[in-house]
Amino acid sequence: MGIFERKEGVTASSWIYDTLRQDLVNGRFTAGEKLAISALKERYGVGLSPLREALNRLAAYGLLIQENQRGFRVPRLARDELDDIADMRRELEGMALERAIQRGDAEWESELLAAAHRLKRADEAPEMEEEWERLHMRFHRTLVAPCGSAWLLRFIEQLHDQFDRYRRLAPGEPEVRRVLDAQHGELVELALARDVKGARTLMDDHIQRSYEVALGSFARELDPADRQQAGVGSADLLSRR
Amino acid sequence: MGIFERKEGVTASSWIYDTLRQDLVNGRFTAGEKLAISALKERYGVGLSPLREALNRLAAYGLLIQENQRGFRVPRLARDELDDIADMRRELEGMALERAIQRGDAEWESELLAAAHRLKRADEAPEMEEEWERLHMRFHRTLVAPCGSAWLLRFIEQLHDQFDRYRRLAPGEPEVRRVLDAQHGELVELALARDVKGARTLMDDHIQRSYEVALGSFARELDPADRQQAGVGSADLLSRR
DNA sequence: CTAGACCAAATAATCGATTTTTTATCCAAA
DNA sequence: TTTGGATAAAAAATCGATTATTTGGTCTAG
Repeated sequence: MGIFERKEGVTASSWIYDTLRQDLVNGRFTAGEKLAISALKERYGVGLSPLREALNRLAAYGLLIQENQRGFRVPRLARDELDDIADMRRELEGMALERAIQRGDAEWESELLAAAHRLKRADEAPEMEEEWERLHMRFHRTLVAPCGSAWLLRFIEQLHDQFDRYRRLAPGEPEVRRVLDAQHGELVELALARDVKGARTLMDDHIQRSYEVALGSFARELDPADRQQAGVGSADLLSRR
Repeated sequence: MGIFERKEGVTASSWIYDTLRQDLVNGRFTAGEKLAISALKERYGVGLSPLREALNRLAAYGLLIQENQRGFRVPRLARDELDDIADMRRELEGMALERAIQRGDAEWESELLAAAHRLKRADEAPEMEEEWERLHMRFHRTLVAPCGSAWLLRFIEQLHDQFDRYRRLAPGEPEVRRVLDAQHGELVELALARDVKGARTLMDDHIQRSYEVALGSFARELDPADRQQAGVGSADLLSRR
């Protein structure tokens, strides 16, 4: 009846970009690994040109490191960098949240409640991990959406992807997780109550706790052989080539 | 006598990326313009593959807009966006400056003095426009360099490029310019005196004045024909296709 | 032995041609 | 005049092959 929705023109390049982005964020590649382009070509069944275009984009975005004449590498995980990322998340998401609370309208309130509700449902269904991740991202996005700055939102998104590289690798901590889940609801309450100060404080705490979970990505068991090497902390294991 | 410095491996892709980036920031393309890829190929004498890779990177960086199946466009200039960019510059550079002042060491003080001095020399030589731009960028980079956050620096750099698209297009205002030049020296003094508060205030003012200059990019003369079209403000002229 | 020079294999980068999709043009019907 | 549709031209995206550079191994001179 209506207009035929044209199937969105997904180019090979944009498809492989999205796919690789997800796989990178979800830790499907080893940190520090050098990407063998021809292997990727096989693995994903795409041509060289679209693949290289996607890799270039990912490098500009910060999910890959590009070195002239020697291809692309997955960035190492380093505690320093995680500290930086978490710190910036606190600063930027805090700023965005304050602004969003000051500027968000009634429509925002509705969407926020909806997003929080969907997320809560997913909290209780531990089998749908991927779905939860989607909804979680979407909740945080909705929370800060009306901050009024496209650039701020862009930076926050980028930091989220970076942060998740660590968080997704860390072992789950059910008790912290329960607290974090509860905080989502509290954030909504404070936002609806237009409690700028309180919301920001809670957001700080929320990110701090997430950060502590993400730190777990460095807590790898060392096998006896590794233990003997003096001075090799667990963090080094992940950041070494 | 020492080791032979290997000439840095500049690929065609990275060369055309740098070149296009500069040309975009310097306003050598019309805002809103659609880039004809084959024309660029001619103009810069590079092949399709490296060119497309560069365009993809620039799009991820925010200096181009990529639309599936219909190539690349130069982003329009819009007053809203300039407001956003300037606002974020104030927030992020302010933050970075505070941290830099708290963390910068003696070596930083020296480099800062040096950078400011070089810039001052260039202030007085109005013929070397390009050189001044380089030194100006470098001064601001040096100022915030020891802030301790690689991500913050990255975002600031990106915002600078965006901001300069507008500023470079705006007509020069010698009187404001004199004030801005003087502020560079004052920023150094406050930084060396470790006056966090004062430095931040001055930085806010510095960016505010630069913003007001950049606003001039919208102050185009309208010719009589255009004037008759009701409701067409000067800003629209730049943001229209 | 070890540092350096040389070569061969592997990999990255680039080119030229082909395929796919969009955009522009023209014509007929309402 | 418009509107819709077919078609030609233009442009974007992709492919397959070629070229350039790096990497890893081997040999030789010191």
